[in-house]
Amino acid sequence: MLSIGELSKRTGVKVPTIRYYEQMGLLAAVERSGGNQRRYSRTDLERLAFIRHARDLGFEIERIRELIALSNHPKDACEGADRIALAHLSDVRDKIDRLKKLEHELERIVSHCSGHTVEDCYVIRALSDHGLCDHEH
Amino acid sequence: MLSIGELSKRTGVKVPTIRYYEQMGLLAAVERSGGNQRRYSRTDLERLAFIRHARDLGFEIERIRELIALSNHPKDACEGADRIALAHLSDVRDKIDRLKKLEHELERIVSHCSGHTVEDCYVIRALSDHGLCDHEH
DNA sequence: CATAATTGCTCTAGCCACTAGAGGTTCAAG
DNA sequence: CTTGAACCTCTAGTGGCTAGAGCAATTATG
Repeated sequence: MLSIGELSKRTGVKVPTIRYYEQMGLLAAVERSGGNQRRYSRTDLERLAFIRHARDLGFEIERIRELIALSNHPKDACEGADRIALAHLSDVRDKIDRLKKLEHELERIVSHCSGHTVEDCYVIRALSDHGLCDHEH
Repeated sequence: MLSIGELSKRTGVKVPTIRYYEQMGLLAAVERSGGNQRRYSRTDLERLAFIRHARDLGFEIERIRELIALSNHPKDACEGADRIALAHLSDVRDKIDRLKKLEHELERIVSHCSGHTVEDCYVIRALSDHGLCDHEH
C-alpha cells in the first residue's frame, strides 16, 4: 500500500492532481489508513498511470472517463476507443493547421519590420490594419 | 457614435467580450448615453479591431496591453513590439512541435488497433502500458 | 519515549479568456 | 404609448489544475 506521496513519485502526477482526479471520479475513492490518509494499491497505481498517459496524449478528462468505462467492459467492441482516439487525432490536426497559419502570419509580420520607431513598425501597423494580412483569420 | 451592439457587429467581437476588455483595461471606459449606455467613437472601434486582430493571432491579453502601451509612444523604438511578436512566434512553434509529436503517437496507436474487443484493442493497451510508446512524453 | 519535521487532510480561491444567466433599465419603432 | 429588442450590472461557470490556510497524522531523530 502506497501513500499519496509515494504514488505521486512513482507516477509523476502531483499530489493535488491525484486528489483532483479522485474528485472528478477518474480514480475511485480509495482505502484509508486509521488516520484518514489515502492508501493506494497496485491496481490504483495502474489506473493512475493510464490516466496520466492519456492526459499526456491530450485526452480530456471526460474522454478519459469514457475510455476507462470501455476498458472495464472488455467484451465490448473497441470501436468506442478507436472513435475517441480518432476524434482526438482529428482535433490535434486541426490545432496544428491553425497554429501553422498563425506561424506564417507572424513570420511575415516580424520579417517586414525594419523600422526603428513605432510609426514605422510593421508589427504594430499589421495589428492595426487587417488589410496588411495575407489571409483571413 | 456606435452602441455596443453596432460595435460588436462591425468588429465581430461579442458584446460581453467588449465589456470584458473594458474591465481588463484594454479598452478605456467610454462615453455613456443619458441612460448609461456605452457610446463608441471611430477611435474606439479601431482600438477594438487592433485587440481582436492581436487575439486572433493568439497574443495574450497581457501582451496586448503591452503592445497598446507601445503603440501609444510612437517615438519609442519598436524593439519591444518585435520582441513580443518573436516570443509569441517561438511559443507557437513550440506548440506545433508538441502537437506533431502527439499526432504521430496517436497515429501509431490507432493504426495498430486491429482487435475487435477491448482485450485486443491497441488504443486501450497503449494507454495502459507506456512501454508501447515510441518516445517520451 | 518525546519532539520535530514531514507529509497528509479538507476547504476555498485563483488562473485564463471568455460565456451564460438573472433581474432590471433604456431605447427605437410603430 | 406600448411593445420588444437591446442595454445595464453582477455573479457564476468553463477546464485542468495549482496555491494556500489551518489543522491532523505519520515518520525520523535524539
